[in-house]
Amino acid sequence: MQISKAESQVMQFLWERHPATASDVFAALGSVNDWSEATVKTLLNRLKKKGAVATEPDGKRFLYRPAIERDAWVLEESSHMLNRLFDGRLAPLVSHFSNHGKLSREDLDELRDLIERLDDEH
Amino acid sequence: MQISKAESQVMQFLWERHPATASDVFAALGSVNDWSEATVKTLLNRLKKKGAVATEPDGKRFLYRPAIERDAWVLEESSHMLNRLFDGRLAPLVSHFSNHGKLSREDLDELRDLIERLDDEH
DNA sequence: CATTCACGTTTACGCGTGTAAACATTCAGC
DNA sequence: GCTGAATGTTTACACGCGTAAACGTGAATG
Repeated sequence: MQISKAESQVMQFLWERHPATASDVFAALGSVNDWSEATVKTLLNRLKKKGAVATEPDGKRFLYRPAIERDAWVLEESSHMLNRLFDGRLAPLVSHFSNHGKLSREDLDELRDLIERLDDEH
Repeated sequence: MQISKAESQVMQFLWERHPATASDVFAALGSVNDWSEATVKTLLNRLKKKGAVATEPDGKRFLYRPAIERDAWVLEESSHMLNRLFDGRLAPLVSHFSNHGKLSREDLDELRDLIERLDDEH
């Protein structure tokens, strides 16, 4: 499933808050992205054509809701990046961030806890 | 610096092996990607225009070399992804992979070692 | 010298995307 | 029933990208 940058913002919104009308989407994203209503309509339509959102009539308008799982999309996107940049491995990514001072104490703590927990689950 | 997918393959090659001629690039990537020589020339030119590669005349042809750091590019790309998908935090990403069974024993070991090492450097 | 070869430069073209206007339809209120 | 507001549908257009052919030019070679 190919979802563009602008489209993905619409999806992000729908994943958090669905069903939603086109106006809802515009209300939430229009000012942030400086989109006109027309732009939002186009994005919703393209997503519909791609099968990424489903619509359900509600009186004279539509209710939109995601038709694909956020998790699946996130996994696909992040896997691509990981493969492309880090040979598909996580440790080099973490290491990279650390090397560039992008790993805060907090991140480190979080990661340590997580790893421990995962270790315990054997 | 905006580097497209096809262009990034050229960059990856140049980062590993520079300086290189257009023929070198074609020899290395042409068959893999099913690119014609013309395509390689276009990509190199666009990268040149973007300032991502530098050229140096060598007799009648050019030698190409990266003009940006691979590390910087990787950091930029991965940061974008992390921001977009995981609120900029690493732990959720690792957790996500784990939840989807994409975290091997090996990954886990690597990560644990890495975290320990980083912890020590406090 | 004239031709060809190797290489860089220019031009091309279809497709996805960002962005949006124009058009169509339908419901609601006068 | 007609008019206007709301909403979906169609059309538009410029730009980046994947892909590549055409063109220009200088060097090599017969």
